[in-house]
Amino acid sequence: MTAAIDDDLWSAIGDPTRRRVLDLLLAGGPGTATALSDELPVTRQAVAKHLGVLDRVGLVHATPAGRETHYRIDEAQFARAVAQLNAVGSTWDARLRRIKQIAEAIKNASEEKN
Amino acid sequence: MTAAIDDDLWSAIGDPTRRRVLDLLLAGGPGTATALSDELPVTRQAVAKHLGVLDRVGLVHATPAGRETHYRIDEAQFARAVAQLNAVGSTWDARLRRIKQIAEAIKNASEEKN
DNA sequence: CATCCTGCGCAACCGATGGTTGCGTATGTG
DNA sequence: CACATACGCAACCATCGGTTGCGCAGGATG
Repeated sequence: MTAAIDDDLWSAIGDPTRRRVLDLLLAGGPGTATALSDELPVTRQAVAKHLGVLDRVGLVHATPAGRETHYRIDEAQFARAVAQLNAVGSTWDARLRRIKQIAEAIKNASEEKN
Repeated sequence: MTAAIDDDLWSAIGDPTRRRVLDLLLAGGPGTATALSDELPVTRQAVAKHLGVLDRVGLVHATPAGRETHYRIDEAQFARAVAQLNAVGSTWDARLRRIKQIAEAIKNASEEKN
């Protein structure tokens, strides 16, 4: 089984800037688009686009408040994303271990032949 | 701490096709570029480019053999990537739990006020 | 040896995307 | 009212994943 993960979710958290946006939201609670851009090396516009993407996959939720727009993490969806991350991680972990075992076996066999 | 992960490594495994290439290499041992493209919905050229990227970050190693070029996984580097994956996963896991705790606390406090 | 086939690399091109700048607009604040 | 600020929209650019179309080198086969 090829670990049928949700490519949309994955690619949402695949972008480094987006990961940092999520980090900031996780660390400092909800924030406006411009506030977040202050702490990032990119423009407000870029952050806004990223928030749009994150909103579209449901990782984040927008709340208009006067002339500002607050964003907060959707914990449930975020938990799902983290779960997929961990799933891939452990799958690859397992395969790595198996490969190492096989490599060992081959090595031993060839040493016996010598 | 913003989980200073290696963006190059991450974005290398961030691409879905690249993840599948790695999956194939993990499952079937080393393979040529064209053989891999047979099992993927993309062209040999695309696979070749991906293998180039993976090679550049050291996740994969090329071995010319006659008119073919075999690619095999670099287990050490791959292990590092997996480790980073898991690290981010558990970091986010921890933050999620903390946020949920805080949310609970706030909820309780507001209920006391009512 | 001549020929053919196959696996690869290089180059041009295309669409999506992360990023920028610039502008218009709406909401607060002196 | 006038000014500042937070936002959205649009145009534009570079990069990247992907394709097609070559040309070339390395083996098989007559």
